[in-house]
Amino acid sequence: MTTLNDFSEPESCPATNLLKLLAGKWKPQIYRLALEGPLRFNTLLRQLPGSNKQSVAVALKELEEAGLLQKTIIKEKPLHIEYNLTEKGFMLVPVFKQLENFSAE
Amino acid sequence: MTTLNDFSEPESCPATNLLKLLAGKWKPQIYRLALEGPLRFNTLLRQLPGSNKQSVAVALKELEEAGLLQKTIIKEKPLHIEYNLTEKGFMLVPVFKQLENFSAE
DNA sequence: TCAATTAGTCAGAAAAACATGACCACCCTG
DNA sequence: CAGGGTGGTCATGTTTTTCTGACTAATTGA
Repeated sequence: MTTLNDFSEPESCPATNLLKLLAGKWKPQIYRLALEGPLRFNTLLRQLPGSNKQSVAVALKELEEAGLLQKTIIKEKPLHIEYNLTEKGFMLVPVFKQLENFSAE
Repeated sequence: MTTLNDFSEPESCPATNLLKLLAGKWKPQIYRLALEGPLRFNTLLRQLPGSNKQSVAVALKELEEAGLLQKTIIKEKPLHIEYNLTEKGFMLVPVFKQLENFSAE
């Protein structure tokens, strides 16, 4: 079957909601980097050339609020903060694979 | 395997490009309607309450340029234009299914 | 104690996306 | 030939997103 569900009302379309969440300028890259291991704020800034504190901070907060990232305070030598992908975050992997496969033809 | 490919340069990430393409305010709905059959400009406007000519025209043009929609002049009774999903366009179906499945839990 | 690194916040400016209303050209019907 | 329907464009304005630079506050090392 090639049909999708019917979502007449604009806001009841789940695909739209997820697209909104992921469509920020830096969020896909942040997600991708998160797949490789824990993120740290300043490191992330350096890994995203052209980005800025403000935007990255907002992106992290929104990804956290969406339950894709978890913020943890690491009480070690240079006391810092880590952002890790949650279980829900890892569930996005197949979605990304699909996104990649599509445009890669 | 849970790993994704490496896309160090921001612009070489296909997922990002596709997200950009689909993330417009009206594009997901337009895509969804296109799944149900050929689109016509004025009809589409009426089907998308709150939209406007300008935005819909831009969305159609971008989806066409991306190769998801094909514009055809129908030389019949009330000479008009149709937008149809291309083969590439239909290939997006599984992506949308994934997007929906994810946010639906 | 001074300076650097940690992870941010805030106000304001710039840029991008989206909306509004006027206008246009073609076709068709009466 | 007037009026409505076709499918738009264009200039402008508003709204949303993103960026910039200044600032903060706690921790750490010299």
